[in-house]
Amino acid sequence: MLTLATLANPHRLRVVAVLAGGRKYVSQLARDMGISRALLQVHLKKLEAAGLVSAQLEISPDGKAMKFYEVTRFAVHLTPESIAAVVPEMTGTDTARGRDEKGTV
Amino acid sequence: MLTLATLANPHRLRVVAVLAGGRKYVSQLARDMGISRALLQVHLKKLEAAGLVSAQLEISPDGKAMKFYEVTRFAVHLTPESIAAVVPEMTGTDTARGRDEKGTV
DNA sequence: AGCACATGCAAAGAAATGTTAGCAGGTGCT
DNA sequence: AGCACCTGCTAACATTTCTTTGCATGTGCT
Repeated sequence: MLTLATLANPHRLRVVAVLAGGRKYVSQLARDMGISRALLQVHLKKLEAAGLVSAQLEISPDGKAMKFYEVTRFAVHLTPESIAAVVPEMTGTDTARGRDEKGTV
Repeated sequence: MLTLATLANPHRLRVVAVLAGGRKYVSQLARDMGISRALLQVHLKKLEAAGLVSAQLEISPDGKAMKFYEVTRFAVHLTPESIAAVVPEMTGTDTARGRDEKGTV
């Protein structure tokens, strides 16, 4: 769910696409994509929560704090069977709402 | 987008999982899943629009009209690369909003 | 001090999605 | 006729998701 819901958004899909070409810090990425930094930040947070990207905070030579993001090497295979295999597991107790099947489905 | 957004929903994921076990008609499926027929119908429509399921309207021996649904044999592979390959294509003109990358990404 | 650049967060409004309730139609059986 | 099934639709409401706006922090340079 988490992985799918996260990728089911044009902005986030683009972020992944751009980061696939190399790491970038958020302000830079925002300019490249032509969207506001605030908006990008929200999406980056979701991508990170889903484990699709990761970040490192670095200090540039001139002292600026810059947060670099890069894509995770994920691979999700979606087929009726793979879904059928995972869905039953997210039925009960605490697994019903808000789950992450990343790497499985 | 369409495929991902469609699968990014617990109900629809369950529908796919259940139908992976064989075709079913909607009232039956609704009972099996424990959700209202109206709700199921909406989700089935989206799944069908995304090409993930297909339907056949059949008349039972006793004259009842029954709509059977079955899953499509789809296979979507999600990786940073596959996404990077498709995203650029949905940038311009009419492709920006509401696209379907099924079978590609 | 004032400007340019970097990050981070949250409230509020806008838009998209999901869900329910209620209606319509049809067949066959008692 | 009345009941038990089947399908299909839509208007209204509820909820979630997205986006903007505005403010906070910090650094270095002129």
